[in-house]
Amino acid sequence: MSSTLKDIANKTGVSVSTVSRVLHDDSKKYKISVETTARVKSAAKDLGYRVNALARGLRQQKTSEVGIIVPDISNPFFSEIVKNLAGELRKKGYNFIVYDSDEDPNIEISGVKSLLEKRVDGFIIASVGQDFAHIKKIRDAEIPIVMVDRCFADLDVDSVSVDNVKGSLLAVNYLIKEGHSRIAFIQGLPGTYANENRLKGYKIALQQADILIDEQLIVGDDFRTFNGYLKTKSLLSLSNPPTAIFTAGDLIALGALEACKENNIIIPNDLSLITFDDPVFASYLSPALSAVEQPTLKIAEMAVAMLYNRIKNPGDERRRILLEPKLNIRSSVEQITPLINISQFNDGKKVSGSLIKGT
Amino acid sequence: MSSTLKDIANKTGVSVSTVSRVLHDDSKKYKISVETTARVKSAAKDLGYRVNALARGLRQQKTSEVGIIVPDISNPFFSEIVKNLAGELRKKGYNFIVYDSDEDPNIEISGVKSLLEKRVDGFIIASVGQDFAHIKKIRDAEIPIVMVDRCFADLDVDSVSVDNVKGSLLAVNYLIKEGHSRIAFIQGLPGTYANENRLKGYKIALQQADILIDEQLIVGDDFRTFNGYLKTKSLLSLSNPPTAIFTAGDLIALGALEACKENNIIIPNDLSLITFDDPVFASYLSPALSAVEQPTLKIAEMAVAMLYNRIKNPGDERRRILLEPKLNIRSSVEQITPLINISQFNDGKKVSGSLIKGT
DNA sequence: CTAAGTTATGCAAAGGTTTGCATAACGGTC
DNA sequence: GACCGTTATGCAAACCTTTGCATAACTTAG
Repeated sequence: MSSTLKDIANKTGVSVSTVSRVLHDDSKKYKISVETTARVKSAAKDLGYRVNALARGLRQQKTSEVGIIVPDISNPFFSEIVKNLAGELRKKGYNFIVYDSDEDPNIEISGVKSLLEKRVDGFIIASVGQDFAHIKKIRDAEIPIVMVDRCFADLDVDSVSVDNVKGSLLAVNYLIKEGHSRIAFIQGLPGTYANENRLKGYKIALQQADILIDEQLIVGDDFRTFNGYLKTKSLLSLSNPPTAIFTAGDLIALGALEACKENNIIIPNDLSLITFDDPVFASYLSPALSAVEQPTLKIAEMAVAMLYNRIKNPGDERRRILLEPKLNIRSSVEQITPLINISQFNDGKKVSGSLIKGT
Repeated sequence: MSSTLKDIANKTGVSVSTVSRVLHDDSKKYKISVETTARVKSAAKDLGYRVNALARGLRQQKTSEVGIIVPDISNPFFSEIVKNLAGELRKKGYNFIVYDSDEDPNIEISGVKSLLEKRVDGFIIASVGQDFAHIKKIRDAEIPIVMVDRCFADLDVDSVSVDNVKGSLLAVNYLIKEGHSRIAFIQGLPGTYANENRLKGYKIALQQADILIDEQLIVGDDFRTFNGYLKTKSLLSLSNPPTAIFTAGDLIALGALEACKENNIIIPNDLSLITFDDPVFASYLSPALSAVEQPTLKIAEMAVAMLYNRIKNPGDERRRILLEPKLNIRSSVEQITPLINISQFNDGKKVSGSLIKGT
């Protein structure tokens, strides 16, 4: 249906090259007469000409397209990231192709493969899993790539993410300040960059307050709602349940809320809850959920800026950007008077409960 | 970096055709010796061969790609739709390119243009705005297309959406049953298919209950949060404010919640709220939000099935599918005893307030 | 009148893949 | 020895665009 340069050339009696030049608005540059220019343009319109991006990409060896891969586009955090990336890329004149890896490393790998076949000009990836062979391959093939949110400690690639350690510190320190010492952490996918750093922050905060780390209180295995639901249930059934839960992601928090509701646990009265990620609806939840906010717009802006720079200056040094998280205090955490319990000696040095030090 | 068929041909000493056939696993079909097959395969591996999708698409005149356009990917409803579409398309062996039109008809049009240039094999579009010239062009060019959620009454194109009229009836009838008669409707973008039908359902429900339609109570102009916020504020400041609000979309409802909070309006005590769309977090809001649920998975399944059928059987008759909505009653609507007010005669036939009929 | 410059345009290759048609070499049949 | 059927492979066109190089027809300068 769609016509080609050749069709226009035939109709107007000029060569394909001339048509191409006219349609690129290069008439002056190639000194094509105004008359010819007009004839060609009108023929193009009549025939409903539309450039073939495949042929153009093939010839030019570039596509002006960026491949984006995220673990879960229905997760509010990622849908916001994608939205913001989309806006930024549009400004720079790039199109993009989004893949949802569904938190599955294999889908991610096949997404990378497919995007490489499509010859995208660059990648923006929030990687799932712990293996980065496929990412390394992209980098080593000199194809521009920026990792967002989820990157790898052991892989030198441009990246931008929130300071996860600091975010956890913010959340857990706040809980501690409110008197909590039995604080559970429901984590996301173990081994991932985001998760490990959030866990790290959690542990550091406890250690700094001389609170014993109880491995029983560190649970969970992915970033989904059901994980939050299940692990909250089991935390609640502990003989010595936590007084506060810190979740590694917004969906996990939603699952926690569901579990509490089912068990008739009132937040914050019976249990305090705080989460990493601050979805738009956090303040309208029951109760309004305290959360660690990530600067999603800034993450997207930085990611696109870095990618753009990498495309233009392939040789530049690689950078890792950490952005500041922000704690939004709402009403899901209650101040409690800590229980003074003498139980649970550890190695003779530390005791659970923040108020008793050095026994 | 990436090698081509020619590279492999040179390395192995066979022709490009043979290489192509081997890599398509067509060795038997073309009786290529096992030895040659092995040599070619190993060379392909050594050279890190990766097919060039541009060249292939150009040659084959198809791309196995579907273009998706939605108005707002950060809207939970659409992010779920996209997620589900992604899963369905993957099953059928299709890749896809997502565009976010940002509720802007111009961006949508340029998205369509760009996807046409990329030679996608089909479109799935949730269209914004009221103009469908660009959609018609796709259809008339015989490129398979399915509209989802937002389609056009006057345009004959395959489409699948929820029964919007019925959804509104469900919501408003429920409000009426609970004793409400001053029911406001905060609409989305006027003129869009989804909005007009939701509005229609709202009006029908009121008429059936002999409740006067008060145009003052029909407000709003797009599907975003801010619209909900603003219009709720102004509804609340009315001399005769509504006792219940029905919002046309989940983001609008979020805005309404925000406005109520600011004005210290307690839902459902001071005001009842119900919305179209049922996002995952609805039951955890404060209060748990009653909502009309759309079958997002089914919408995605149907859309992909219809698109697939259109690709395989271009001549089939076009179909419009309406799926059943479901009312999820939670706790944002309160039963009230209707005020018996004799005021506000209309044309002598109808009076506001559902309990007084025929004066 | 010749050389050089300008104007307006065309030729053909290149980018990588797919595929209809051809063919060479060989074994077998009549 | 003429003919046919396999087996294994190659040739070359086609998909559409871009672009370096060429060139024909003029004009102007010297």
